[in-house]
Amino acid sequence: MSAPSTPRRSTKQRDAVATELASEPTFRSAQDVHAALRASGSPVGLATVYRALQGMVEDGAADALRTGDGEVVYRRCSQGHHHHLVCRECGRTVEVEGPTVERWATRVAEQHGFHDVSHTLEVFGTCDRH
Amino acid sequence: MSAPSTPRRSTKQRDAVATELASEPTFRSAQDVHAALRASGSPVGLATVYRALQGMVEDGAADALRTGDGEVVYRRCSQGHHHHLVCRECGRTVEVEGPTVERWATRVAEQHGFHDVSHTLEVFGTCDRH
DNA sequence: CTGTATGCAAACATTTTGCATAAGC
DNA sequence: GCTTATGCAAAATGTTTGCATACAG
Repeated sequence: MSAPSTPRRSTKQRDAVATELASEPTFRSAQDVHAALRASGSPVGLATVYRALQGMVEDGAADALRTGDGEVVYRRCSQGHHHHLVCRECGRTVEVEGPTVERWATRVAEQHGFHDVSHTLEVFGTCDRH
Repeated sequence: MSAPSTPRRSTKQRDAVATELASEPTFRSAQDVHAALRASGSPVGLATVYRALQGMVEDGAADALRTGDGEVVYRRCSQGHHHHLVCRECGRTVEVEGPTVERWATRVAEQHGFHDVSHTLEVFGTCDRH
């Protein structure tokens, strides 16, 4: 179910995207990553950046989430289930775990007769540099 | 800060949108609401539906959230802070409160030096009719 | 060599906006 | 009557796709 059905092929562009994404600990849009790559002399196509990022998400190498404006932003991510604490000023992101929340979500859902429970949770705030 | 800077004017179209939204306890896209209104004989413009729904969100009369495909879906909502338990089969929605989660989010955020904390949380599952 | 990956531009879907007209108060 | 709301169509936005070519294995 989570095995890459398409065995990725390693290319200059994919590496560039992966490296660029790893270089910043914040969530960034595909367009941002594309611009950064261009700026640093890698003439990668925008569509390629989108495809590379989607591939990374499928492989669990990156996390995607949608901003309030409907942009999808990506971040290199550790494996496993976790949530994000994102600074709304600078975009700095901290990965957090919430066993409490996991349990709460499951329990509440089951009380209402729901099964196969999953959830999305993002915490926003202003970090201490602001 | 949350006072409507633009004092809404009551019109046939806004009422129609509000009524239509209230008629179903599930999240629906602006396009769905628009189609439903057309079907029931209210020739409302799509842009008007968007504007009406946005107004309702501003006034706290509706809740908006983004689907996985990047569509914004709306639902008539009770006031106050709460979360949603959404059936991924039929879209049925239950409003839930989570004091536990609120506390957890605030605490974790503060531990990392964040303030002015807010969060988004949606729980998905399959309800007992499926 | 065979088959993915890339790049470009065109296609797409959703949402927003400009402007003339209609309607609320 | 003054001002906000509506409707239409056009523009904007962010993302995806078709197809010919380049490159990895």
